[in-house]
Amino acid sequence: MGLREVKRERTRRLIADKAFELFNDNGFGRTTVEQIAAAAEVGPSTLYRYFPTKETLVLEFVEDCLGDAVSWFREQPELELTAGLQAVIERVLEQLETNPGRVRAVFDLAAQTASVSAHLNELIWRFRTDLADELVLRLPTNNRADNRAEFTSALAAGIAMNIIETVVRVWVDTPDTTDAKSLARQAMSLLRSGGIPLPAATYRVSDNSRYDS
Amino acid sequence: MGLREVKRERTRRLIADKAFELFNDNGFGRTTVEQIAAAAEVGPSTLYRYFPTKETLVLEFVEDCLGDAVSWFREQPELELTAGLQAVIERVLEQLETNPGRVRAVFDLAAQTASVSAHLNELIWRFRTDLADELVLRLPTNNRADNRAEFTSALAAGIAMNIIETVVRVWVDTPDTTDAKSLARQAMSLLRSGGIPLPAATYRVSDNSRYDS
DNA sequence: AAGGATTTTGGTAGTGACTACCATATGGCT
DNA sequence: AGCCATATGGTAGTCACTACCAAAATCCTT
Repeated sequence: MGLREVKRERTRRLIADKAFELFNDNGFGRTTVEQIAAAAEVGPSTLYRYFPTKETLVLEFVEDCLGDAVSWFREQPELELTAGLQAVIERVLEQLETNPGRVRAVFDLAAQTASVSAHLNELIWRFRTDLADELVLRLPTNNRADNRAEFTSALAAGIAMNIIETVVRVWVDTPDTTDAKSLARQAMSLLRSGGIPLPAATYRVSDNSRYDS
Repeated sequence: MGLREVKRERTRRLIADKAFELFNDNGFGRTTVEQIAAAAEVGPSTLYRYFPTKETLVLEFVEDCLGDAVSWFREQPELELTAGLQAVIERVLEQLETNPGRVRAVFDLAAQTASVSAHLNELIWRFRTDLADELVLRLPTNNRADNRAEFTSALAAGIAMNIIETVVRVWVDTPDTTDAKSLARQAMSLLRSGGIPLPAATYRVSDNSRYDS
């Protein structure tokens, strides 16, 4: 690795760190990118070359955690489905736990800034579709022409993402008393044992109380 | 209702319709709010009074569908949990089906414009938290001091939202051959019968023959 | 119908995120 | 040293969005 890439990583990290400082001190909305650029002692153009939007300054770490887990999963094609899903969930949680403070800050900013929340949800959605794309390859190809496999994969990926999200939201609120992975396993057990109320598949909703508007 | 409110509704709808026209013709990114305001023959200030962001021009219909379903659910406190979840899911789908073209257009725009996708995901997330808040009131209050009820509610609401989202994404792709509600019931059956691979709570490898279809 | 109170509107003047572009500076290589 | 590729900083501009104000439209009372 040459000097060039070293400097690139250094400035990238410098910018992100200064941004977090300013966001935490003054709030996301009351911090301008020019202030961040000035604090990191780079020009605004340079900042935009590293971080195309203001939100990516906040969310890059989470994005990397999710992306790493997906590409790791891609490299384990022999992994059985249920074990694979658990492994992905736990891998994401492990990655996030490498920097609890930043995760906490991200969720704090998301809670108070709509655009950050929106981009966070966007990341989560991308993770889910990527995971679903990978899952569908591991389902037995059905001989019928319908897209049952994609449907099943989407639901399964959604449940996995749902577990991650729910666990993380608990974890960021009580980081000291919560073990993310064991909480995730509780969620899995609850799901498998029927401890979560699922929508009823059998119709006959109470006396057909009309839904019209 | 006075003349004032009539005119208000008329201009609101006029603006939204003109916006959809322009978005579909020229794309979201290549349409400015001033163009929309000019097409609807109002000033830009007026447009911003009705729609605080450009994205709300696109997403208001979906937001209303989700919001209506939640407030309807809130008014049915006697509804049993599993039946209630099904009812909420089906109510959202019914609402969306009142305007399939617009739903399709929304998802098309979301697919090609990141900011629209982000705001859509934000709406979905709000729906899920609102639903979870309502579910927790219907769970038996546990005698323990932990937050098991909130945890369970979050997971259940996430699964419901997941079903809706997955069904809608299939439905908008093939609106003619898909019946949203029956597809949702298929999803519920799959979930209840173990047809969806769930993450394993233990690392024990299980048979995957159940996932054949 | 006439008046004033209230709401709605359109315009002005901004701020700030983000883009396209170009000249300059810097690290990598022969 | 000298050439090439890349990184940087600055300029000028677009556009979403805000704060604010004066004028128009609607309403409500007498």
